[in-house]
Amino acid sequence: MSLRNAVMAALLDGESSGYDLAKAFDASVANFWICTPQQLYRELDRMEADGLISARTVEQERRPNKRLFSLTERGREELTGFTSGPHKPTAIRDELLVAVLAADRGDVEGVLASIRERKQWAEAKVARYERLRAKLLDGRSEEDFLATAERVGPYLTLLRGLSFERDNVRWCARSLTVLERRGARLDAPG
Amino acid sequence: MSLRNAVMAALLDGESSGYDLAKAFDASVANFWICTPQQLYRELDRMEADGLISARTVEQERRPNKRLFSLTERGREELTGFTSGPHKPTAIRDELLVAVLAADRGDVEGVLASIRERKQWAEAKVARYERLRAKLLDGRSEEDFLATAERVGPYLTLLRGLSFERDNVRWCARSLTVLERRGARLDAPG
DNA sequence: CTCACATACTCAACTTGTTGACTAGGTCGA
DNA sequence: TCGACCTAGTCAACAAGTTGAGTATGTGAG
Repeated sequence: MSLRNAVMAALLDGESSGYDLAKAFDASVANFWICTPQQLYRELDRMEADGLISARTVEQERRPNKRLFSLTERGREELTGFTSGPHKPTAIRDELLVAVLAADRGDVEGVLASIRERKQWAEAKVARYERLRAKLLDGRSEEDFLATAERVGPYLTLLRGLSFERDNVRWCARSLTVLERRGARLDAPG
Repeated sequence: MSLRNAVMAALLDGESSGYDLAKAFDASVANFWICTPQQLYRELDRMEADGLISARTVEQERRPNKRLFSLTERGREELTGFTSGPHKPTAIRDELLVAVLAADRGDVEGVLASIRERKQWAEAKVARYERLRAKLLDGRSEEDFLATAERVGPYLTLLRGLSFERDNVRWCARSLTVLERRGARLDAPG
């Protein structure tokens, strides 16, 4: 049920269409919760049926109509209830790690290529999160921001996404070193 | 389909029963892929039907019979094919982060309690991974291990799990500081 | 003038993952 | 000898997540 809660958390910033939510998810919530647009639309329908959000249709010229969703009082209550916990711990669930686990008995070169690709991807993510962070801080020091901002939740979750990707970069680099050195030794043993 | 591949990777160590796999998953693969026993048994049945693994039933006295699964040649090929990639990147998917995102408009005390609990949980995980690491190294230095071990995949994935949980601990500590300080200020503003 | 891309969705089918209950004997401590 | 936990699973139902296609219009680049 956490997609529901993630959507409600995203709607704390104000009303939004499904389409915009999908993009917003991509830009901020995606640090820690990803979903496809289809999943979103389906969930939004259910949430409306459950009275957690309400929709108003906005007619547009030269564009398809859109439905703007906003949190209802019930939605706010549900969300507060959710924040009270408890929350199950999670683990990383990553195909690449499965591949690395099996690398010694698989296609080592292929795994190396995948790690290199992932490293680049993670570096791009880090850069992106850094930009988002700068945007949130908006010139203020972190200390200043934390003291004055209305909400710190989005900042804290951004930090988690940031350090996760930094960690990915470090681990990729380390694994590359280990697997490359090993490959070299296996090619020319002794 | 990654559960399949995770199972095959686990079977690289030799044949195992569903029950033992469930425990092994809990002990090592769980760093990066979790699943319930039910999911495992279902997947094992399908994999057998698909010819990726073969089973032999072992009759036991004083214990229920068990079925030992081992990789077939086809399974090995599939796994090697999988290691060649590509592998989709993942994001953290964590309820606690959803709660932190909404913390400012929710039950801050509840969120703080959840973070404290998570921190302890992550610290326990770190301790456990450290023990697993010491066991893998078995007295050797890391350098020595990486040079001589038959497989390094399990070690590299363990490192990833370890640094993930360390990162969790750090982030929890940081978030607690921020949210507690903030709570104190809101209680006694000015 | 065409082609790709953006807006703003809907529908359907499928695969994965979760939850809870059930079977049935064995072991171990208080 | 009672209750809790271990071994080694099975079955069913449901919730969540993925994939691919389809609809309809508008804008901007080459």
